[in-house]
Amino acid sequence: MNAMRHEASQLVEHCSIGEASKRSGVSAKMIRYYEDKGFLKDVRRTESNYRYYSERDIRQLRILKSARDLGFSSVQMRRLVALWQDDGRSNVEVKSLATEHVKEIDQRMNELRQMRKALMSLVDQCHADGKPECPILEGLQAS
Amino acid sequence: MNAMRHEASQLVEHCSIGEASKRSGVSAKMIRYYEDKGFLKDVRRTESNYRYYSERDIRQLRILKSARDLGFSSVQMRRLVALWQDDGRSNVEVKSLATEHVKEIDQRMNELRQMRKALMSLVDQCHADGKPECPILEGLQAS
DNA sequence: TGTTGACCTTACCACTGTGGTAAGGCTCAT
DNA sequence: ATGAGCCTTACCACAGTGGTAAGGTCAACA
Repeated sequence: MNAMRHEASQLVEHCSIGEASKRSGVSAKMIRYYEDKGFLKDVRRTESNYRYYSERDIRQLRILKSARDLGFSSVQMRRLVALWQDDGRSNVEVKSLATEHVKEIDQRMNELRQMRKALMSLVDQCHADGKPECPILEGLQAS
Repeated sequence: MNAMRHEASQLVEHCSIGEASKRSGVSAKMIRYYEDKGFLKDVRRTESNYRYYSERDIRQLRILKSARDLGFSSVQMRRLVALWQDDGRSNVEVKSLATEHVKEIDQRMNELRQMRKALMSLVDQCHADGKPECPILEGLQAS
């Protein structure tokens, strides 16, 4: 797409929201959402009010996409982007942010394990003999 | 609470939403929400428009609470409640519903395992030596 | 040059599940 | 009769995503 060609030459490497969406894997809808929520700041506009994105913006969108795919929370995503933007960052901070999220994943997995265990213990009690009596339903009623 | 005492004698065993909340562990807010969404049908009202709940209602609320705590989806909760209400149900159906949910839990755990693995592989590449260079941020940018 | 289609813009609505608030009504005990 | 503590409805908010509608812009083609 030759979008933005009509703009001044310094915009040559910039692209429209549709292009940015294709290249980052983030839907145009979500790109606007991220902007609205402050994940993407100072998004520039053409004279005709179209958003346009630099290569760096694309990279930031890709980070947001990967982070979301990896289950980072929005708060963590903000911190992650802030670190990415900070040339003076320490990789220690990045690593600790990531490690923190690993712990959350572990916690969530433990919760799921607990659920599974409780559920299986009910399932195991059910004879599944076609009768209406059901220890699963009984168990769920227990206060 | 002596709520409902002013009502006809057949209401003696019924309680107000606040009582129902305490006895089921579901907040009054969520009890109204469940009603609104059709999980609880035909909720009765006193002359003065207060909701009131039977013992059976309380049991249903407890099922909803347990099911939610065990991670059942709203669709599954509807099915579960329908089975509970159906005196002619087969425990085979209940068990298969529960087993289905166990599979979903397993699937979710696998997703989390994948996330964890991908994240850890980035974490392991980071030296955390205090420099700005960071394989984690690099990795997140990869398309 | 004019039209057309693809793209962009904003501003809405929806969902789920949960919390909160405000304004007002009811009940009960004092 | 008054106040406390319930109850009622009707809103607002969040995250994250999808959708729609009405309208502006742009590129390409005839």
